Amino acid sequence: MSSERRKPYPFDQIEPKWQKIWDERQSFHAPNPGENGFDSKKSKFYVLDMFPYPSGAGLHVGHPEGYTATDIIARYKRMRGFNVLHPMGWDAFGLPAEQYAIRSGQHPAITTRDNVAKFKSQLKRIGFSYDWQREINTTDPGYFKWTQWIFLKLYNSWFDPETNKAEPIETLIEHIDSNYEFEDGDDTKQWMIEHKRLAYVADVPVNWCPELGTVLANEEVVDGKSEVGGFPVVRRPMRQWMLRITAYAERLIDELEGLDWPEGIKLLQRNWIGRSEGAEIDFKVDDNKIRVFTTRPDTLYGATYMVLAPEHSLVDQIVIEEQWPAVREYRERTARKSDLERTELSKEKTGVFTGAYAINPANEEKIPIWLADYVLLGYGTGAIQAVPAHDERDLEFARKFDLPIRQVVQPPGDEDPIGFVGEGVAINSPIIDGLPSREAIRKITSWLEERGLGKRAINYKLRDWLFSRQRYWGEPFPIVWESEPDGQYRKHRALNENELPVVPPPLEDYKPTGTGEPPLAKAKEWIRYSGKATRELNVMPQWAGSCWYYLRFCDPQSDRRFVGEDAERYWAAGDHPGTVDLYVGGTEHAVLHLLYARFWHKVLFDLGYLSKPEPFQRLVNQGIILGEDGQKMSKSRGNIVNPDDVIEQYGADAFRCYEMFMGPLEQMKPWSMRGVEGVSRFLARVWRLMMTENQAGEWQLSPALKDVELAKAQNKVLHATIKKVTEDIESLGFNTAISQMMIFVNAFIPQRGADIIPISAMRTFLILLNPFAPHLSSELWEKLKSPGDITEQPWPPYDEKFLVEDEVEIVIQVNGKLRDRMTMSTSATEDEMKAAALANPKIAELVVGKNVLKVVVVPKKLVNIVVQ
RNA sequence: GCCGGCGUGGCGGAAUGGCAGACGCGCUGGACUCAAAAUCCAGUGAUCGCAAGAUCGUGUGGGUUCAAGUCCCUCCGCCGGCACCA
Repeated sequence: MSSERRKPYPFDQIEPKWQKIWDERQSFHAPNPGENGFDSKKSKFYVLDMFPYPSGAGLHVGHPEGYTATDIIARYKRMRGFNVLHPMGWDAFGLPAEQYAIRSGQHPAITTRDNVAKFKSQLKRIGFSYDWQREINTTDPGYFKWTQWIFLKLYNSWFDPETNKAEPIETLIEHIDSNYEFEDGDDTKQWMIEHKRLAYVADVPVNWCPELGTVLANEEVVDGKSEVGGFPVVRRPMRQWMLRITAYAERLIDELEGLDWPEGIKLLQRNWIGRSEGAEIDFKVDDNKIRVFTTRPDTLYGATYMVLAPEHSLVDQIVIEEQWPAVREYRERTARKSDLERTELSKEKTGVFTGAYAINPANEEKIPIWLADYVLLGYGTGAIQAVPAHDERDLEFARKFDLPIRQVVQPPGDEDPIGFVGEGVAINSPIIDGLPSREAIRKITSWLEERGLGKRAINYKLRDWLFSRQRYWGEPFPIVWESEPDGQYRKHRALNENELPVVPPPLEDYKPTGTGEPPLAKAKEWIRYSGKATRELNVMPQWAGSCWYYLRFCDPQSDRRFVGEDAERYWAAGDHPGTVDLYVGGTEHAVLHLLYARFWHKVLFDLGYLSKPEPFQRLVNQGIILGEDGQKMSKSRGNIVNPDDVIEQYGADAFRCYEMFMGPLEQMKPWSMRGVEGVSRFLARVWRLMMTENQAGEWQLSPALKDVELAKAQNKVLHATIKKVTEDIESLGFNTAISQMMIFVNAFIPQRGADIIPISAMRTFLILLNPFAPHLSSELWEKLKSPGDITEQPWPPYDEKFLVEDEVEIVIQVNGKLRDRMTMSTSATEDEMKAAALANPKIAELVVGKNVLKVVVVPKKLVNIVVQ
């Protein structure tokens, strides 16, 4: 007895056969302009997946969900006559390979190579129509050479607020030279330049993770713990590379407008960037000024005290002597707090009085200055005017420390004015009394501006991007540090473009040093660049490679440019701002990858290297696939579904179709093996529609197949199917497209063996099925001795005239309740329908003796009789 | 706390304001078979009824409409994001 379960159709032979053919023929290679086979009459379509990190665990069923969707689109668009760019690659720098190296001593490049090979064979087994000639790997020196090159562009650029775009650093130097004069030896000019570079070095309080031995970006810290591993993260000042993404805050918000992204994702980005409009106001403190930011300048008269962040730079100058011990103690205490503690303790306000007073510019009143860690140094000016009457946090603080509370806004209703934070009417505020909040804001801001006491200002939550990591497995920076003749002062300098790529050195020991010094410090030879210069030891974060990979796909082999000009212009073409036409991936990248990539893209666009201002025109998020138990798939729950097992048992086509049939692409949904079986049965029915098994158990063409005209009903189903499948692919409604194909097959299944199956309808159907089940449809196409390769067939058109009915069933309602149905000609007039409905005996019985108030007639659908 | 998304049979889900539950799974019965598997056919929201049929039914309560799963308001539940951002 064979342990092998009998296959419902021979997918185990068909699938490898066609995968080999596609490989040999390079069926899915998209030629670039200027390349052999390029057809300039074809429009382009760029459909992209979020490329995976090739982990050791291999592909899971979540990956192929989006990949199948894009593959269907790619295959469909090719049949529609587009030149389709559908590439795949590997985002292969990152922690797991390095951590594996630490444990095993195996070089991350080896691990990466093995994992890539595994992923690639798994993807090929599913029959995706990627153009494998365009495969890229972010850890390949031929790739990261250009990642480093882009870094040089960032380093050598600044953001000009006048033009609202990035420009080469030379224009800044010209600008400075024409406006200022400096003495010899004055490094103010250098300071001004360093202050504007899009890539710069700064001593910043960073998220330091002792366990991982590295700093992390804000985006990589979740609830005070590292996103990878969940280890505690503390604040610590360190010298780091930063990217000036904040310069683009406004454009990153505004230019979301022209993108076809889910509104939720746009909102997430907007909130992350966090734009607030308000005013900066100067408060006098003796000879100093302290500037605060507020969104509510109309509450200025209610400012009864002021709060500085404990780390604020003016603290040293204003604290009075008696308060120093308390202030010192408070600052030390807050400095020791981790992010986690700061948020956990957020319930309870803490603070300390400085002993100093500021002058409220509106009424010249003296107000006390406090320090408190509920004011953050990194946002606004690190100082606030506290208006306890109209701000929850200030109110809580004022109550705890017994500070005065003064109402200056009258709520519109009968709400409690103390603690009211909404808009109302200004009171107790001589300059703006009686004005609604909006107007009051405008008026007092002008008033402050006229007197040089403040100005309109916009603030963003977005911080500059912390771009260096103390790791091994990442792109080294193309930067060296030069020592001055005195051997002390050290200065960074960019390498020349022709010195790229900077390849990481081989290491024996990849472990983080734990001190914050990067592992590359151990490569004593490598770090020595010249007699007086050493290399930068940090590496770039994992996001770097994925910031521009979609551009490299346009021209992956170029060693002349990060992407050839012609290739970029061709693949970015179209009358919308985005480059990629359709981008499918998970929501987890809403504010990370998708924001970073937009930033880099805009810089490259500004510098004239790209033809479009945005990377991704249309974005679609696929939903998470849950385990059979409805829980998130995880090793510990033991509910992980392995694609290899599914394909082994049911075949790649069934796997693909099930992933699409489960439900709407964007929805979260649980896996079901029974469901796979159902889809597999459908595909087997397709097979048996055209193939029968002889007594020897061999499959042969069904004798029922005939070259005949379609019956009217058959033709109608065929055209309804073409229509539905076409529209559903366009709208990514893959589950309902498959439903319709099931309806088609059910309609053509021979009832008692004697029936005839029209070959022409089968051929058309196979084309529709091809994007979903490419192997099965290719095989049957060949078996039917159809001309050419199915992948080269044009997508079939449908004709509405076959869909019109002569007669339809009309529903009769009485007071909106279904009471009976009748069959009528589609040409029946409204009067005829009304008359027929009223003449219906069942209806007549219900209506008799009642008052007919109204009869609503919906042509070809229903008649509703409203009675009393 | 704030912001978003989602609540439809036993399950996954379908429905331009116009017949709720397409399609699939599961289940029940039947055909084929010595038997099973596979396959095919029929049925399958709930309640009442022998039946014809009736009543109820898209998380809750209300509203708009001739007509609401669909539009508006209230509340409840689940999922995701942000979280002292002045």
